[in-house]
Amino acid sequence: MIYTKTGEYAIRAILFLARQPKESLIMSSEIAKSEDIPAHYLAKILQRMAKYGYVDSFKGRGGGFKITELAKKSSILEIVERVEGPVINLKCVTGLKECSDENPCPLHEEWAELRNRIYNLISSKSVQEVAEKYSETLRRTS
Amino acid sequence: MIYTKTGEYAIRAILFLARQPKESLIMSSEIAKSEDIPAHYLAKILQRMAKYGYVDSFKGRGGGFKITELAKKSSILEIVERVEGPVINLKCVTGLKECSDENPCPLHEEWAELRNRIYNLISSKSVQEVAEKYSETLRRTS
DNA sequence: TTATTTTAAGATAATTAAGTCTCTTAAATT
DNA sequence: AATTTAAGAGACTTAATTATCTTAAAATAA
Repeated sequence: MIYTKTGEYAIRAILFLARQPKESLIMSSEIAKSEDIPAHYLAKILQRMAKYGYVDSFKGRGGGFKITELAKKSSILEIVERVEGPVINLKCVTGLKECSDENPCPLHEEWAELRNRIYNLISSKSVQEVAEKYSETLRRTS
Repeated sequence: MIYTKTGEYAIRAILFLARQPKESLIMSSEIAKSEDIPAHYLAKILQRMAKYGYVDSFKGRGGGFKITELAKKSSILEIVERVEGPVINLKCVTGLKECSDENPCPLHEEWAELRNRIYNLISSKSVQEVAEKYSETLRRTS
């Protein structure tokens, strides 16, 4: 995985919420169960995502979480970076200290291209697009 | 980075040794200083690499480490996997639980291609090749 | 030869950060 | 008032990383 578990859980949760019928509220525990995520840890992540405006939260009976328009329009990369802190670390594969554009290690160029493509892959589609396509697949195969 | 610090340090150390004049012995502390790696941790990694036959070690005054033929012929991937344990984990970028070849998430195909290219990048060249090209670059730019 | 120094090997402890769980509080519903 | 669900604080666990200290082996000096 390119990001940490925290980021992975955040994405799983947000994609799960994105697949739910509009306006329905889902409890943290329900998401945890469906997506197989430690319940308490997920609660903490959802809490943070609520602060960032990626989910709306409602307390009390019948309460739970739902995805916001902001999150639907955001990319996977944006959400992960917000939740997980700084940035996904994709420095050079040789790890060489001096490796840079002026002083490239032998794998520098090829790696730079791949790194860009990875960034593209997770930043060029919105959460909503990804979720919709995924729902289609699930419908087709089940 | 795709692997952990342990793997990164191992590669940095082995590429450093690969750039030294043939048969010269380099002390652990010297590598640590040059490559800016915590000395004691590096010592432990070198110890492990000695077991795997990637470096030869010599105790006492004038002692140190040198790279073996095995390591020169090995790929970066091989060495990292040996030192770091299991495998570099590059599972799907959506992290979706059910994502598989039969039941692919929307980014599955593209990601699979990138993942393969990453594997290729770090497994198709030998340590020696990488080290030689790097030495050339250093010569040219310094 | 014997003692001393040097360097790696090895065991173990300390540190740090991520991940996980427990418990209390606040808000909404019944 | 009682129940339900999220918010929040805090403690615990685990794994990676880093440091400390002792032992073993080789070289040098006495």
